Amino acid sequence: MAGDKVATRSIMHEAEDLELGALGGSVGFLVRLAQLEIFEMFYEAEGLEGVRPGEFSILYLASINPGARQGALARRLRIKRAHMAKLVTGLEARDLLRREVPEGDRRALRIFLTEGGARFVEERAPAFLDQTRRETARLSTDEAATLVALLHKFTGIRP
Amino acid sequence: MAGDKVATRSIMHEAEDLELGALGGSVGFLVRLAQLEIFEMFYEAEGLEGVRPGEFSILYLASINPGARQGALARRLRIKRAHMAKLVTGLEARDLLRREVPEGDRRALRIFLTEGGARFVEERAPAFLDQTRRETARLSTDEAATLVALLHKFTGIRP
DNA sequence: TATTGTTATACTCTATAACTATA
DNA sequence: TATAGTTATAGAGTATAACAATA
Repeated sequence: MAGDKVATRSIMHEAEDLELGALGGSVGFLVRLAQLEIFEMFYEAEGLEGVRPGEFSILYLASINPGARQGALARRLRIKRAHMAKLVTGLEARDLLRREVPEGDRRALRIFLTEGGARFVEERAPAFLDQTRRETARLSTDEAATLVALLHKFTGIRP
Repeated sequence: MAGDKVATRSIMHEAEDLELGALGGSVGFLVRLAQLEIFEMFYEAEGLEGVRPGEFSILYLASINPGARQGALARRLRIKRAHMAKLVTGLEARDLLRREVPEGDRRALRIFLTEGGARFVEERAPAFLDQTRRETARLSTDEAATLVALLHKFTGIRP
């Protein structure tokens, strides 16, 4: 029994002891690890059941930018048009948003949350904000702010 | 012509002008953007053709940890066992690595690069190191070091 | 000609569960 | 019983190209 446990430990230890080399300095590798952890946290979060990160980001962005074009949302979120079409179709089928052809350009679609969609976002917004806080639980307030600022600079987005 | 261009600009502008709200402070969102950009850079990199990031990370880790167990590599890279089996099978079929059943535990497999695999990694190592540098091109040396340190702390890994 | 959104297809990564062989 | 690795299946995310309608 004790022997088995030690053996297990030593194997786990072996995995942790593997040298990372230059991989430990690779933002790409570290960012992948970070994303795995964040997704796990998102799916385990209280109050964010029934919605995936990508879907929530669309609904949230639509809630603070009512009437934004589908393509504009896609570009801001860096979701490809083709993928966006599928996601939005799904959200429309769930009655969380509706689409409206604007007068000026009949190719385009403007996105509005339905009443249910607005309620959906409102109800989950606190859990989402809590999630953004829990993401940085291992960091101090200053460190968290620095990380966010560096990621802004890294990705080149306007916050 | 000039009118078209202005119209296009104004649409692009519209996309960039959408409010991000709390999404702009979400490490999850920012990390996703960062990963999209890094993958793009990896696939466009000179000298990294014919290998994907995940595959290269396995070969690289195997090169500096000869004889590591398949499961130990998987845990260190946070790749699930099932996925690892498929990836390693593919790399073995390409003659980049070989597997050896160790004496002590006949369930396990130890991974060694083949001569071709070692050459493969050696040839691409400079491009990979260059890639890790280019990833942080928008940041100063200090900022890049801070970002890496914060991501280490964030992910809780031992560098 | 260019743009908006759609459809279809494919590939990668991930997750799960059931399986074998070993321990 | 638990572990190492495999197989099979499914689901998300992404990428591309071809398409219709509109500009």
